[in-house]
Amino acid sequence: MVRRSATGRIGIADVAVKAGVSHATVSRVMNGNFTVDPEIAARVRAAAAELKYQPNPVGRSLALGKTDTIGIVVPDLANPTFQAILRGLSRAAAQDGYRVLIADSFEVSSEEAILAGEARRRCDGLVLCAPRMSDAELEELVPSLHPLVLINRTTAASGVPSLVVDYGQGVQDLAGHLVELGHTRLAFLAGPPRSASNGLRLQGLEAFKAAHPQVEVLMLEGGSDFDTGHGAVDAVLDSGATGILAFNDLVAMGLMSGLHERGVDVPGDISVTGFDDIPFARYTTPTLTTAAVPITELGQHAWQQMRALIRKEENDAPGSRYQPRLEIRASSGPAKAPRTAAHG
Amino acid sequence: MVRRSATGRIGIADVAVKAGVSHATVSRVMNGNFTVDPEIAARVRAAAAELKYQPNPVGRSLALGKTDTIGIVVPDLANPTFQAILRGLSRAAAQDGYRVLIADSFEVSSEEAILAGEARRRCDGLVLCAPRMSDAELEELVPSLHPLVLINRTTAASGVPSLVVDYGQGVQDLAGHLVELGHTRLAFLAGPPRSASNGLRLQGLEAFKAAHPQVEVLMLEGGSDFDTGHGAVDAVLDSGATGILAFNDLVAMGLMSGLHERGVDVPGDISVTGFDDIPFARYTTPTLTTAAVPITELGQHAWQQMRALIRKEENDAPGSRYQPRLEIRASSGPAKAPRTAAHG
DNA sequence: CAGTACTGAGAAAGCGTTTTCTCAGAAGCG
DNA sequence: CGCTTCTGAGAAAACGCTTTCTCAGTACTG
Repeated sequence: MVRRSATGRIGIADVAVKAGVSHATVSRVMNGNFTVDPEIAARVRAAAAELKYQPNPVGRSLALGKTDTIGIVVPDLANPTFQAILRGLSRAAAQDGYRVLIADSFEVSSEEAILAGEARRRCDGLVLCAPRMSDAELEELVPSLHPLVLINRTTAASGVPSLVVDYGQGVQDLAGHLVELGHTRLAFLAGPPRSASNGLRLQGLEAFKAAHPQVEVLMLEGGSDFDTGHGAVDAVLDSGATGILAFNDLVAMGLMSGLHERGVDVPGDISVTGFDDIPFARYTTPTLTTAAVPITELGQHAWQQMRALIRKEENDAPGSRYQPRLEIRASSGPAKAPRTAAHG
Repeated sequence: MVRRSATGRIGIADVAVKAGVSHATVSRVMNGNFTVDPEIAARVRAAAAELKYQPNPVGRSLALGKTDTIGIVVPDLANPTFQAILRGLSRAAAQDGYRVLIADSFEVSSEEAILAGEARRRCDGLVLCAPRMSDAELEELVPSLHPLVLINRTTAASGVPSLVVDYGQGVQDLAGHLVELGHTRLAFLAGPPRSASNGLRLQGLEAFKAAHPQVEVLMLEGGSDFDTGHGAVDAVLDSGATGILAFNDLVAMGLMSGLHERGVDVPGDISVTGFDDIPFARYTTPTLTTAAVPITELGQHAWQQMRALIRKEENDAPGSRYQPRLEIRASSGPAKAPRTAAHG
């Protein structure tokens, strides 16, 4: 006979009654505690199986003080980069029996602190992914979030691993590649102003300009999605630049699409580069020259750092820096004679 | 002075002590119960604020019997379709104060039941997205998962809303479009064998063949990602078909990329169609003719159904059927004179 | 054979909340 | 002024589990 507790689900008490033992013994058996007589253990297991008993995770969590869940806060779940991080994280965590709770801030930086706090309280740890909040806010928030792993952001607080991609180096590699192809007038289609990774790219470009005084590098406003790139066609053509560094692959794809509509040849007339090397970058026409970021791997590493934190292990490498790899494809080519500023 | 309980976090007891009242009163105040003297309530609130007290969600969950979390099981988090569903679901749920726990089965259908059960126990409800398991398994599992919302799968069990996209109709629309353009030899690049949505497409094609006896429709084996499409170039060329119905947009993109490498013109030589209308479909070269599925909306509806289930509301429309919308772009065009089977 | 050391299982105390139960004290009524 | 009826807050139970504490009963040891 199947008894049902108040919540309508089968609880440890039901199994205990059926097996004729105490809850404590059922718990011991379920947790592989070997101080139970094998015969009784078998009886308990049989009862549990017959009732299809599964321990209630909430009760367990309360008793054990852990939820076997980690949270991740991302600025925009529509962004392939964050999707890839989520995927890598989720996969790695799953292998250790952990689940992932997601929180999307929809690029509303004022929501981030609240979301992060809520998610953290429900979980054993939190991955904060490219937060858009200010440094000051971040520093204030960080202590309450431990165990915490930061992605593409750093903090002065100790014990917080930080995984950052060296966007500055990547953008310099891309710019260098274009210059080698003979381009002397470049334009950078910038990303979201609050994005720290955009800041890193800008720093990289400053360094690049200092090292290559003969090269012009123009700055154009932008964003992080297709439409940004597509909408920037006029600005790009007006700039007279022959080499365009798009904030990321999405922007580059939008731009290439817009250029195609205008009959501008890529890379014949203008070379375009992206950033990230999302899977689609191999399948655009022309295929996209970009800086490959080992992003799924980054998600996996985020979990490894998190696991070390949760287990309170010594962590030899608290955080790491990822070097993008230049991925030269067909969207970049030799520069034509310098263009003069004109409409296409 | 900040006291810390065993777990190191501030609990309701700390607030109670500081405010000089009982836990019960603190709880009442925190939950907006108005049977508390305003003056005492103010004192409690002040104490809570000063200690930065935030109720422990696990304790709350146990007492209230709800977690304010729903789970979603997807076959592959790398698939843009499932990402979009997740996004729509997460966004809609967040607006009602619910969070989403994700579980990725990595297309391992034997894992699905376990993942689903685990996720369900941790959450107030579960969204099962395009499960790959057999009908028999599904029917057996469903009762233990309630409240449950199914996506792209149906069940005989009652009380389980099911949101399905009419892939059969969509693929017929696409085929019809190609035939109107003069194509008489079509090929379908199939998806994963266990995918129910692939089955629906096949059914649709059978219906189409019956209605258009003069049109040849060949079946080619495939999958669901870029590489499938890219790897199918030979088979496609060998088939002699001039109109290719790819399983989805990803496959179509892979195929177009491969055709481009072979110097085959799309749509001049061969027309290609996708399915789903993922955001990238507007930005391929040529832009991709496809059947648009309102997928983010579907995720939102999934939440609405789930909410109704959780609140035990009357549900007028338990589940719904989504009609894809033909999205004609540049990858489909008039047929050339019928090709003979030959290598490109 | 008395005394000590184990073994194994039940009783009970948490874990952090919410909520029912209970009961002082105040207010209202005749 | 004595009685009942409220009001509001504390005590305690409940949620479902783990784990410590406790203590029979058995198995050793000298």
